[in-house]
Amino acid sequence: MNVQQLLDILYPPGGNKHLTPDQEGIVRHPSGPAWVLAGPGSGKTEVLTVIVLRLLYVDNDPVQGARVPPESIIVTTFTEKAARNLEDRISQHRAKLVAVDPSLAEIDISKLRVGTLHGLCNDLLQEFRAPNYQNVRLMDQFEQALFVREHMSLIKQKNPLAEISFWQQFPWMFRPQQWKPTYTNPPNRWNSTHALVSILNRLVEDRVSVPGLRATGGQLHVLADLYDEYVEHLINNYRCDFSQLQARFLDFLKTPVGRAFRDGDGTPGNRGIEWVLVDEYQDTNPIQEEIYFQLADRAPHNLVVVGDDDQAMYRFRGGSVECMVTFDDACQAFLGIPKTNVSKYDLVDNFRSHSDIVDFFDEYIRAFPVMRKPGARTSKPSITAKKVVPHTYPAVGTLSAGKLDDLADAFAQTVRGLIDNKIVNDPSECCLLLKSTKESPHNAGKYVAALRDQGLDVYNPRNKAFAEQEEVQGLLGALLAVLDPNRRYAADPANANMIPAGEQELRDTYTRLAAFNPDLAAYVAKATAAISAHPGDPLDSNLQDIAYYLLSLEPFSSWQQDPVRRVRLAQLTKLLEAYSSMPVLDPTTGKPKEMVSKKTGKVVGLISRGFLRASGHFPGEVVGAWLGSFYHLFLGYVLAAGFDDDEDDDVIVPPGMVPIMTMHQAKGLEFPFVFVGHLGENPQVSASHELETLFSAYPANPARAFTRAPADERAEMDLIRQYYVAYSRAKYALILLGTNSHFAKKAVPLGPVRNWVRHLTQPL
DNA sequence: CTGGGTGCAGTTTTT
DNA sequence: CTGCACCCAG
Repeated sequence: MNVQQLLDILYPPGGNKHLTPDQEGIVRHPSGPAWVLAGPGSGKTEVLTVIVLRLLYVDNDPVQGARVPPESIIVTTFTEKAARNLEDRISQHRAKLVAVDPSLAEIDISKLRVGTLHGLCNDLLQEFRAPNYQNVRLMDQFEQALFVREHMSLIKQKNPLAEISFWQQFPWMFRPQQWKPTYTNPPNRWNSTHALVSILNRLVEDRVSVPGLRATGGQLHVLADLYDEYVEHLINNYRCDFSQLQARFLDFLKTPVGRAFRDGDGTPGNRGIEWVLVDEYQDTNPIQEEIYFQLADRAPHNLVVVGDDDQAMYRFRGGSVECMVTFDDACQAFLGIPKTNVSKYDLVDNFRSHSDIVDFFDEYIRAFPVMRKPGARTSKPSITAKKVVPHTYPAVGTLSAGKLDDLADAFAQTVRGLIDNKIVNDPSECCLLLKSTKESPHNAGKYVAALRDQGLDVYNPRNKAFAEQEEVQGLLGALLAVLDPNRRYAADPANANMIPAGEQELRDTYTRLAAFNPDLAAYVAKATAAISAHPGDPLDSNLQDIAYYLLSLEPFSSWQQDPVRRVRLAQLTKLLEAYSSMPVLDPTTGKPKEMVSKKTGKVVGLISRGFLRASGHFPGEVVGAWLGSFYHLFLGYVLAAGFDDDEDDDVIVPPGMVPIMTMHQAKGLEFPFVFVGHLGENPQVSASHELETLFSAYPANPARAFTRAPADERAEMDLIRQYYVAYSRAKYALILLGTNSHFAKKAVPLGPVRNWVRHLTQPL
């Protein structure tokens, strides 16, 4: 099969779907690095899919004479969702090919290595039994915070002077109301934990030279020591975090086993990695860049990167748009390929949006002087609208009001009008994009209220109200009723600083539920009696056992049938599981405590936080030290952290409801009508920008030291890109929601609004 | 429509 | 503490 035959099967001639010449050019990329710059709505995922199919099935074409085995192809994307989407597309296209030529079914596409980079690292380290990844528990962000809180000397040793000196080096890690360098006290435990976690992660993601930090001396020497201490704790406790996972994978690639995986052994059955395809490359960071270049180290270096530098929005996670913008330099630095020999492809035809919308967001991103500075964007032509829209009408408009309340009302009336006049078929076709979707007065609160006043349902899945939900409070309250009955421990003034605000509310919720659910009340009473009966003894059940039992009782058992409550209860179970698994340290040795069998005297395992013992002093309670940690570490975190709801995997937007999303959540999605609020924003330099600036002086790989723009310029570019993503989601209409003062001051989101943008004086 | 004073609320996100 | 939203005076 040659490329043309492949395309003819996937896109039958005369049909309505086909690739553009630009897209086809990428599919025919012969070999070597490919730098694909793909604007919004340009079909980049489709192109990536077709390249994979070409590699798998084409065996008779000038660009490819033989098929590439599936296990020699790596495809990575940024999120799990995107990875599933890609896999689906590949198998859909494959089905068309197999229908024409059943012999192609022999090629086993389940051997393709498709996934997120993190998933790939994890799988490969396990598959090859890498010595630094044996029996290791991969921690999520919550576990990592608990781990740092419990293990790192800076946090657990009470040495205020040393702490203050350390944090004075990184004052911007804290918001002004959290801590300032002039204070005589160090920042509070959780704030310093989170700050330290961010720095430790960033150190790895940014590929910082730890010896370089150490050599600089001062607090950076202290930081280098903290990093080594952290790595040692991880190894001693058989743990790994998401950043270290990548570092360990990079180490693995340099071992003989890793080399054999990458380069193969010359036999037909083991050809090593021959193609590496990366989607969403604009969100790649320096350590990921190095991994990709390591994977593609063998000539002819078949590394295809696809992305849009204008849609980079993951700086907080280490994402460095510089990796995408200077991909040609990277090819020179890592592979020795002259930068002019790197194949560059542009995809600038937009098939998503009305031409007014395309013109608007293309003008928008070009209008800012910072975006025209060298290194801000890759050079690419303007985005061109290719979508055919049946009617001519102005598609970009503004809706304004004197104050936010009135604006929210005008927005809700507009949506109502679109539905009543059958301009949209369903409320879910109108999406509101905001910076934050918290239901507070400054954020989504007023919009939600206004939509409800119009009788419209709102879909706002991630409004950070996790700890306020009835099912979450009820389960936590029931646990407290078992572990600290009558609230004896929590009410003791001696323990006051361990008890988070909101603890009483959990108990009240439980009490209310227990009044109507006799089985629940009976279980709690029975548990208390059992704990009273054996003071000082270990309990038969651990923390998770108790939680699972509670979940089997009413009202929790019925709530498991409710899709929304079920997801939240599952999330809470996951948090409890993470907490339960945390090893308990022996205060004298600093090593994890061992569980010794009473019968044999042998060590049977490590004691973890989930392990419970009845108090000897206060019958009916669990031991005080455990309760203290549970209140302070677990509840304190859960109540303060404001977790998002986990998004349901399959349902993007349920029909019948108006979705409210953050601009980040909307990335990769599209909606017929898009409303964008929060138009008064100004750029703010964040901890991410400051850390980047600091660390850019200590590159582990000097050949890839980025020259970063000043922090304030990076902050401005980030904000511009965020609104660019928001504006480019709209298919048929884009409506900017602002107060009169927003439009008067022309903040970043409205900087270049053109005269031709229609102002809506009344709801549509 | 603009400028100043007062009052209140208080990021985004993924592996 | 900052900075946005709002209100009122000019």
